[in-house]
Amino acid sequence: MRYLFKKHMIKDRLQEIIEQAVLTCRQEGLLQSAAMPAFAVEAPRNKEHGDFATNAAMLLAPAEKKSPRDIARLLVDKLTGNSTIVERIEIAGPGFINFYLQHEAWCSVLEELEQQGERFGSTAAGSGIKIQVEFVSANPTGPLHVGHGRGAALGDALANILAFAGYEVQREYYINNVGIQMQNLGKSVYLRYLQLLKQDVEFPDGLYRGDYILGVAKEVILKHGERFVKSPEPEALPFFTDFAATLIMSGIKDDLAQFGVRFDNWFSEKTLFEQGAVQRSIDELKARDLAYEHEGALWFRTTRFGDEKDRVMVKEDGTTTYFASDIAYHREKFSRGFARVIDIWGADHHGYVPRMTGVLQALGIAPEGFNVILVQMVNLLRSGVPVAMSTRSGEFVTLKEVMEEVGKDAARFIFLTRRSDAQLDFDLEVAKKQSDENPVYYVQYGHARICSITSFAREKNIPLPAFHDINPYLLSAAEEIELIKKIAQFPELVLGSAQAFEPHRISMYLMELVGMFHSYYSKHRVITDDLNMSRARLFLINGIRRVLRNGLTLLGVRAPEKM
RNA sequence: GCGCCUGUAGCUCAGCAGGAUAGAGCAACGGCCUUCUAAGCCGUAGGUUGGGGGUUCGAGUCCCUCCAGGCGCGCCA
Repeated sequence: MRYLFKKHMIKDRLQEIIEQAVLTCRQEGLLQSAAMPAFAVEAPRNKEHGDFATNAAMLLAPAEKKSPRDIARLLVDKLTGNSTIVERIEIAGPGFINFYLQHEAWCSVLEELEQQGERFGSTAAGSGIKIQVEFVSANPTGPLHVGHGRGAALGDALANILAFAGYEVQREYYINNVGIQMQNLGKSVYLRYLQLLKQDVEFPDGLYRGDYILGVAKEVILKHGERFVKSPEPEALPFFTDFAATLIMSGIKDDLAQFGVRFDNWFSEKTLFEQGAVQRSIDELKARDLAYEHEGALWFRTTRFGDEKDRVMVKEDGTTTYFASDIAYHREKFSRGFARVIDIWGADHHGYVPRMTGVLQALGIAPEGFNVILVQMVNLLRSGVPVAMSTRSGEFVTLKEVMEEVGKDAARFIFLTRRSDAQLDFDLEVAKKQSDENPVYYVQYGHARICSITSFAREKNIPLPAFHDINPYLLSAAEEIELIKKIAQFPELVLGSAQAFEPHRISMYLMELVGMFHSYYSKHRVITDDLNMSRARLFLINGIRRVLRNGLTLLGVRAPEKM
């Protein structure tokens, strides 16, 4: 268990040493200010600036009324000789303190990597914290499209990453199987059914016109024949609604499974009504004078909690709104004991955020516990020409079609290489045409390449060595040290990605790491006549492979052994 | 009109809760396979970070303002 934290050791130790130096200076009267500045210890972008750098002196400067460089000199005085891993310390630029580490400090990373294997990169940061990620949650009124795919990839990867960072994660899909849209769905299928059986009926506007509706209707005929032709409409509709929702939902589940997305819980909106949860929420709000009647409807005073206007929960006709269900649903979620609940929504729902945070405030839930990630639109293009998408008109490209056309891995990687709050252009032709140079293949190729070298070595009677079988000091080429440093960054990268809810950091990192590997590969031969060197390098590149594989797994992308 | 998101190389995007000389990949140009995978590597070129103010030792990053694009502002879901 202890080694779980060991990987942060270098950075954490520097942090401690610096704090200690500040305290010592203070005791000796060299520094006056009382507060410890929130200084950073980070790997500088430019490697000439050392392995780690801190801005501590610059942050102390204003309070001390001294120049940052003068303060840096004071600190460095107390820092030197205080650590075995530091080779030298320099003051640079406006007052940065740069640390240059001994080669030895990095070798321990390779040992940890071996010990942790597929757990390398994980931390215990979220240990004991229950967190829920609710995503996709598309209405079962039609198949998933690319926009849902983006949310699916994001939610799935985020859940993986959070779990890797130690959180106890539940993945949930909320099924909106109640309401007028469901009735429209049933009616759409019913009318198509009648049309297929040569009945002369109108198909009014506002219903679902997609081809998949026809497919559902055919399925009804297949399973139940013509028996509904003669039933009166009000009797037939509930059956059609239910049948369609079930069939479409199972299609959604299939698509998600094919996309590599898994859920722990499928939460049905209907159960909120069956168990009276919606009514209970409404009653509670009424009792607390947070609800009032106006023009025949029942309103929630969301304006009390920062919303721009109050919102209707029960309509004039007596039916409840989607919002009413959501109140009950989120109340229910938090009652399950999650410290944090993350909702991933399409950005077109952003107007909904203030009223939901208002609801949670009204329910006495701390706002930090509720996080909405808004996923911006996907502009689907084909050779630069927008592809129209609308569920009702039936003109859209489904997630399934995209997967079949460009592949699961490429699609996921494209979604996960961008921040979620920026719109995304997804050009089908580009994603396909560039398949040879697509970043996902660049990363996967690196992984396959390492596998190939490893099996080549095995043929030469050099099995994959263990850490204690190699001499890590042989890995002293500049590229090798850079690679080891890059590997060492992985755990904190995962943690940062988890805490910022930003899976794309993983993709970016993997591209950088694999780029360094490809470059290394063409400069240095791994398997040579020098057995010890071959072993050391073989160990190193397999460490890279391990990180690539762990990272790709978090993203839900395959790490192939051959390409 | 109000609100949210975005604006970085010709194109698609990064830039790690302000840090040092803004980076990749495509596209362009020039090189590299008789030895471990050329889906690769090396090099060249490409930028007033949408414009303008401000905050400070320091701004692509924070604040204000203007411009442009997207989305949202129903007793819809």
